[in-house]
Amino acid sequence: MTDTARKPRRNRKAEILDSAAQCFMERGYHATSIDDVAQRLGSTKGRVYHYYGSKTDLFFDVHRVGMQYLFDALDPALATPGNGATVLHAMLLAHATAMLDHHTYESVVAQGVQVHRFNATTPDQRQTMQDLIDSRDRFEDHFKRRIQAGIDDGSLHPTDVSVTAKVLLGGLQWSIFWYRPRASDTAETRRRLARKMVAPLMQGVHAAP
Amino acid sequence: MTDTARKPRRNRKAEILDSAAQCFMERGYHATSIDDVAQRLGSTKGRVYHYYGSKTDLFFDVHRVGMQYLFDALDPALATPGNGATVLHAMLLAHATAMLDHHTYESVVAQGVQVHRFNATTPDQRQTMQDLIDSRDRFEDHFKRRIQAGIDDGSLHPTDVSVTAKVLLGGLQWSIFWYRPRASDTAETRRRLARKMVAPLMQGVHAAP
DNA sequence: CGAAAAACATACTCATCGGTATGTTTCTGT
DNA sequence: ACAGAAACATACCGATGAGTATGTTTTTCG
Repeated sequence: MTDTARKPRRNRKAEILDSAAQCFMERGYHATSIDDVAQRLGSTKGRVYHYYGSKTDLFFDVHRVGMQYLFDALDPALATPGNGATVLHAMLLAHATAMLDHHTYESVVAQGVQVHRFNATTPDQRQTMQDLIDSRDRFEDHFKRRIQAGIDDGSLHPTDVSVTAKVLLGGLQWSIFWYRPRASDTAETRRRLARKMVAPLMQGVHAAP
Repeated sequence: MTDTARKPRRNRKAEILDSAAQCFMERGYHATSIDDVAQRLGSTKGRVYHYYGSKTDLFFDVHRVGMQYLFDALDPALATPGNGATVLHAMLLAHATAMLDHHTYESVVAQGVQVHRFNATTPDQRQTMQDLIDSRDRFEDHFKRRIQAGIDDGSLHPTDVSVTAKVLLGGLQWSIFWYRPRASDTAETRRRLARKMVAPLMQGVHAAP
């Protein structure tokens, strides 16, 4: 009769996290109340505060998991064999796919730590905040390094590395504003869309003369 | 003695608008209080509410002016002579420049009408909201049409027009997250940065074989 | 000048929301 | 079975902030 133990035990925190990510995406951090997050779970405040000490902690955890998704997707691409262009292409494709697959969490990541710049956070939260900022920087650095490597080996056009990295990533990350998953969406359809997104960035729109 | 009339009369609304745009950019719409907007002007609530009926109206007006800046910059580019690629390049450059020049207002535009989706707005505000949404759509349509024209005349690579437009615009608009004007910035330095942003989008990063 | 209107400032109201304190139920280990 | 802890629900507190009502000053105009 272990069947009566309906509720999965360890997933409760993840449920709260998912609910929070959904709410933060739809209404934004400040417009979301803890009651909103609880109500989406068919629950009340008590449950949320049993697992998370504050709204800030909840946001930071969504942000942290969102960044983890991005790194998890990027890591295999970093190990792709080939020249700079080949690796960069794999990285962009992996990133685009991750943005679509986890667009709820990534929407929250985009809101960023900036929403807490003016909050009087605890030292502990300040540390978490700094970790998240560092995490973002390290992510972008992966792209900058690979772009530079591609320019050096002649497989990429010489450009301003920093600006190019921001523009490329921005082009993919902007999808949080227009992509809304449909019921018919599958991992494969998202992957196809990701390829359409990456194509103009790699080859450019301008047809070579 | 018209000199005693120190205060410019018609600029008061614009001052409030500028202050609101700054606050909305820095802290976000919901985290900004009307007192914040007033305090930045060395003033109080009374002044703001004398010119604007509600916080929502204030936000919508910032959004409206922000879109106007974008259209004003885009219009001349639309009239550029040349093939699809030439026109698109001019459009992207104009847009990138406008994003940097008015990055305060455009940051607010990016927050979008979405922040009011859950507000019980008045019919009047609902109309304004719809106008802003339409305005955004028309803006993107300009790019989609020009990209299609470029593909038709062979000057642009064939791609998914809708996705490409969103990716290109996203690459430029993402600058609201990383661009912060320096005291040494001039119209010329911003223009140079805009060119660096547009270059990888037009020619692509991948060096042609 | 003088009266009306515009342009504010000040002082309130009231709803919302983060957080807490305190119950009540459910599980867990012995 | 039963103590204790975990997992919640409920009721409350205090601060914040949008909006308003009512002053007070300044400008405008006849």
